[in-house]
Parts: sequence; structure tokens; C-alpha cells
Amino acid sequence: MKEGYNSLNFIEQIVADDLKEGISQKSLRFRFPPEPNGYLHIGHAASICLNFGLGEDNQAPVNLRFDDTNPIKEEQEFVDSIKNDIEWLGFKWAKECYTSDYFQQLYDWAIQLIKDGKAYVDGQSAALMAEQKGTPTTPGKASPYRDTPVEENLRLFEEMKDGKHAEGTYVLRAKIDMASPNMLMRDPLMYRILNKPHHRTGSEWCIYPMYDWAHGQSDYVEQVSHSICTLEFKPHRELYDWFLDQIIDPDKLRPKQREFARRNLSYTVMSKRKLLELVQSKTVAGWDDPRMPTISGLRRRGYTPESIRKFSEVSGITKRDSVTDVSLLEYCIREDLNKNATRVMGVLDPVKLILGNYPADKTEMLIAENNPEIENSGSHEVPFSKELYIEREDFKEEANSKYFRLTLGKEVRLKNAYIIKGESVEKDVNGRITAIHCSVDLDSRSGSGTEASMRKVKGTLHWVSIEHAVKAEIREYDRLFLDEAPDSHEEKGFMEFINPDSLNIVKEAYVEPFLQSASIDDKFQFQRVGYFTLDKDSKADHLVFNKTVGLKDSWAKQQPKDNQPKQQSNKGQQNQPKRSAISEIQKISKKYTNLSGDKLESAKENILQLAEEVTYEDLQPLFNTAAKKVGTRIGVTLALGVLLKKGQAKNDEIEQFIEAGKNDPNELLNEAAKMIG
RNA sequence: UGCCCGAUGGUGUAACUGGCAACACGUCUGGUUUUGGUCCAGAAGAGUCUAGGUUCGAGCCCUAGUCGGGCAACCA
Repeated sequence: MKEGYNSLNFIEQIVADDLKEGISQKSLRFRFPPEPNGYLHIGHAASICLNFGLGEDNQAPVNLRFDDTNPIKEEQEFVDSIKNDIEWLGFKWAKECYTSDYFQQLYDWAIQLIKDGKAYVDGQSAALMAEQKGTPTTPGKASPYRDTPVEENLRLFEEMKDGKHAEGTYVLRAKIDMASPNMLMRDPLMYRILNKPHHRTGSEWCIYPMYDWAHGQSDYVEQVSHSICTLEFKPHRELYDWFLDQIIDPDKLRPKQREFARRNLSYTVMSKRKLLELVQSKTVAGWDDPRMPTISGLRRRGYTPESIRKFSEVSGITKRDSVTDVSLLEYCIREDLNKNATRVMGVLDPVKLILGNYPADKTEMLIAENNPEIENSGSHEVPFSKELYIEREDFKEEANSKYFRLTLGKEVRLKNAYIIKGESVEKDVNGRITAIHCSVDLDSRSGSGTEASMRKVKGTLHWVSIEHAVKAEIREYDRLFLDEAPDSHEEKGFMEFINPDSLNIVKEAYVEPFLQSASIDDKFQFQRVGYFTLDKDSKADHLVFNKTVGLKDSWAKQQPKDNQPKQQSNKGQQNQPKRSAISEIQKISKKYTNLSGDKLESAKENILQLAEEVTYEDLQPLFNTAAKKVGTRIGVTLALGVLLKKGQAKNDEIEQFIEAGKNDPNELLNEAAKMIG
């Protein structure tokens, strides 16, 4: 169990309640039911973590069930990727199931429904049937096929199965209620004819069950106790239950569908259809492009399973739709990588640095700690020599005292090496710096223990030795979309918000030689820059690193930024009109009698201040406030006092209101009324 | 216009099921630091969509409204 009983999410609560009400722990069973028509994304991770988490917390099995009822969209590639992603996340399913395993059972049950007069074959066109369905506000009309005799239905259905009819000619429908306010109950389709081979059943079937007819029955076959899905299936629950009613054996466990809100992430899209569009339009390089919110994309980007699970955990499960800010995801990966990534040095935008008083032919091997967060993480060697690369932005010819980096005449520390001082610069004809000349304090080597090495200097720079550096390609990623919620706009399609600069490739970065031996899945922190991981495109003679996420950068925040797409939007408040002074007063007053001490005083202050902006017309309607609402009456009294002071003449209404206040049993009101009357 | 969900700081979630709103992210201070990272200390920020009602007491219950989302695929 997680944290006792205190902080269960509402789904966990439902399970806990069911347990309390008698269903045995042994009969708990869950499932994760993806359709193999795309890659899993971070939104699915929520469902995976929820279902498998429920399994772990209750020692209950969790099945992986591929909901493969539509051969037109589904492929083996997706089955493989889904299994791969779930395993990578660290979850183990009890059984690998397929809805297609139950095609025969589903067919037999369908026959039974026909025999019971609960299903019929319809031979009308899709358009006609849609028309007969009616609208949410007007009832539908019965199909002329609705009362076909059972034998005829049986014969037609068998012919459908035997491939005697073309696609689109016939369907099997449940006979429920064409006038139901729930459109899904207006004789929904159970089967359609599809002459398409299935990735598992081949051409054995040419009729395929619809989602509603298959899902609940599959849960039932597997004896899943809690069938958890996303909110858009809520209206399907009625149908889910209706179908179950037709086939259920009362001695067996009856699955229960419950729904939670799907998770959205800011600055991306989260539907398989839209992700597919990004892939097919070549906007991204594939499903595992590091900019994609897919599990495989995040993995390639350098995210860890732990970080994704952590993200799911802190995001929570509810029924309200929301957009979680990417900063939360980034926090989760930084937290993990800070603890686990090996510290190295790499220069992305190099400028040459020459140490005037360092011997030209000398190479020293200096010691670099692997990870300061881990006690015995060990160290590795970094070669040091006369000519180095440092980051171009780490030098300014002159700068104010806020700039801790290298300037002419100022000292900085080279990480794990020496303290140096800027002496002069070389520039090309365009004024661009081509080399920086420094002097080095040869006594100041890190770890040497000398007095000079202990000196405190404000700045520390990362560097690589030019002679020893390894050239590498670095891929930096920015958000894929410029809009916080790109698919929430009615007039514009999400593709219009694509960020043209979401990928930045640095062809000539230089990294320390230690990285030559990096392998896929290794996680590094390029010190002062960010977290990086080796990309699968990397070769021994051509290293490619993906930037997972930058380090938090409080220096960048101080800098004036020109074209930052990020704008703190106040979306949440746009729905609410700005509150008027009077309603503000009402709000504060409401709680007035619950307050005491400082809080009471400040509430009073606030009311008096707000009252300055209130007119008599605002206040007058509130004289009628129920006697019980003492707080509001006090607030009104205080505000009235301000008005009177400002010259408002007393009238009968006012007199009456004050009088009533004076006679009120509540002391605070009493006092207030006496003050002004 | 029918039915179904939902509404708590900028964001995401809590609130022991009715007892004066908590946690995390983010933001801002300050300290430590051979990473302007980490870590540590602290601060600001909502009175719980609105209006009624029930109650000694409501973010939690009831009613009405407002706003947001979903539902009429031979998709899942």
C-alpha cells in the first residue's frame, strides 16, 4: 500500500472502498488496454502507472491487452513498440492478451443476443442509419430492419461472417433504445464487415467487433475487476453495462468501468492522430524523435523511466481536464539526472584560449570528480594543455561586477584546473574574437593543496584541451510548439503553431576524450550546460549527443531576453471577469466571523479600503442580506460607514439597516453598527 | 436545445470525508559552493466560479446559475 489511507486518488479510493465492501483482494485484477495503432506517449504513462501501480499496491495481476479490433489501423510494429515501452518503464504484465483472442467467444455471444431478440442485422447505408439516429435533442427512428425475424438475422449474420457480403453492406446492431438521451444507446453497431487481413488472425475473420461490444466482454473474459479508462468513455459506461447484462453469469466477477481525465502537457499535442500527422508530414524525424512526447521520444532525448514515473506520481489522477506545465516534467528529469549523471566537460560554442605562461609541449592529466552528489562515484582524468577551448559566452572584454566569468584583467577558475587571468584578445577583421590570451597561476592547480589553489575566485569555467578534444555533434531541442495548448484553438490547426526552431544542431562541439567511450543510455552532465545522452545515430568516429534538458540557469534569467516565446499567460483568469470592489467585500465578509486577531484586523482594513470604491447603488441591495449572514452584514455595515463619512445622506433604508445591526445578537455586528449610527 | 463530466494560488494536486486551505513545480530573497547546478534558510501568491440554502460551523452537503470539456465514426 502507498501512503495509508490519507492521500489516495479517487480511483485508488474506489478500489479501497470495494475492498472494504467485500470484494476479496484476490479477485482484484487490472489491465492496460492500448490499441496498437501508434506509439505510447507521456499521457499513456499516466494510465500505465495508474493501472500497474494499482496492481503493485494490491498484489494484483495487471494484464496487457491489445485492443485490436480494427485491422485497418493496427500493426505489429505498434504492438512491439508498446511492449518495449512498458518494459522500459519498468512494469511487468501478468498476461499478454489480445481482444482478437476472443473473436470466437464474441461471435458466439453475438449469436446469443440475436436469438434473444437483442440484436439484428441492418442492411442500410451508414448515412441512412446516421440520419435515423436523430440528434441529442430529438429521438431517433427505428430501422426497417429492426424487427427482422430471428432466423433471418441468424442467416444474414452467418453470411456476413462467411464473407458472402461486401464491406459496408451489412452490420450487426444491438437492439436497445432509439430514443435514449444517450446517443450511444440508439442501437449501436456491434459488427462491421472488413475485408482486411488482421495482424494476428490473418484472414480468418471478415467481420470485426466494435469497441463497445468488445471491450467490456474482454474485461469480463479476463475477469478484470476495475476497467479504468479516460473520461471520454464515460457515456459508454451505460452501454458497457448493458452489454455485460446480456451475457453475464452472476456467479462470476462483474467488471466495473471507471474514468479519469487524460493528461495534457503544455507546448505539445497528445493524441495519436496528431502525433501520426507530425510523423507523416515529416515535421519530426519519426515516432522517437526526441521532440516527441512519446515514451520512445523521451527515452531517446535522455529521459529515464524513473523520471517519467515520478512525473506521473506528482501529476496525480483526477476528473478535471488540465494542462500540466512541462516545467514539472523537466524538474523530474533534472532531479534524477542530478543524482545520477556523470559530470564531464564539453564546449558547444568554442573560442580559443591560450595560456601564455604554460609550457607549449606539456600535457597534464587532471582529476575530475564523476559526481559530487555521490560519495564514492570515483573520478576520471582530463588532459590539460596550453591551448584550450572555452565557451564563447564565457568571455567579455569588459563587464560589470555581476558578470562572474572571464574578462580582461579578472581571474576565474578553470574547473578542475588552474586559476587564470584575462590578458588580451585577438580579433578578425570583423571584430570577432579569435583568441583570448591569459596568464595562468601555476601554483593554483585544483587539489594540489597549495595556498594558491585554495583562493576563492568568483567564476568557474568549463573547458577542453584543443589538442585532446573530441569533436561531437550536439542536438539541442526546444519545445515543438510555440503555443501552450496548440490543439485548443478553434480557428487554427495545431500545425500552425509549430516552432521552426525546435531543433538546433551544433556540428562542431568539442568534448573531453573521456566521452569517446560513451554508450547509448549513458547519462552525462556537461557541467554548467545541461544533461546529455548519446544518440542512436552516434558512431565511433562521429559522436552525437542529445541535450535532454538544460541546467537551471539563474544567470540567463537576469539577462534581457529579446525573442523568448515564453509568456506567462494568465489563462485561468480570463474566464472570470475582474472582481468589483463590492463583490470583493462580500467575499471577505463572508468569513469575517470566523476570523480573529491579526486576520480580523486585516480583513477589516481591506473592507474599509475597498469601500472607498463602492457606491450606494452597489451597497443598497445588500441591506436585505439574510439576518443569518452576519459576516456579510458586518462588511456592508463597515462599507456603509465609509460612505456616510464621505457625505452619503442617511435615509430610511440606511436607518433600518443600522438599527437592525444594533439589535443583532452578534457582538461584532453590534459594535460596527454602533460605530456608524 | 437533450444527456454526462468538471471548477481550489501562475501550474499540477491535497485537505483525515463538515472544523478557520496543505504539498510540489514555478517565482522572488538570502546563505553555502571549484558547476550562476545541487543543497540549505526564508518570502510572496488562492479564502476554494457566482448566488442562495442546510448547519454552531461549508472547499466538502442541497438548489439555481456561470464558465469549461465531452457525446450524434461501419475509430478506440
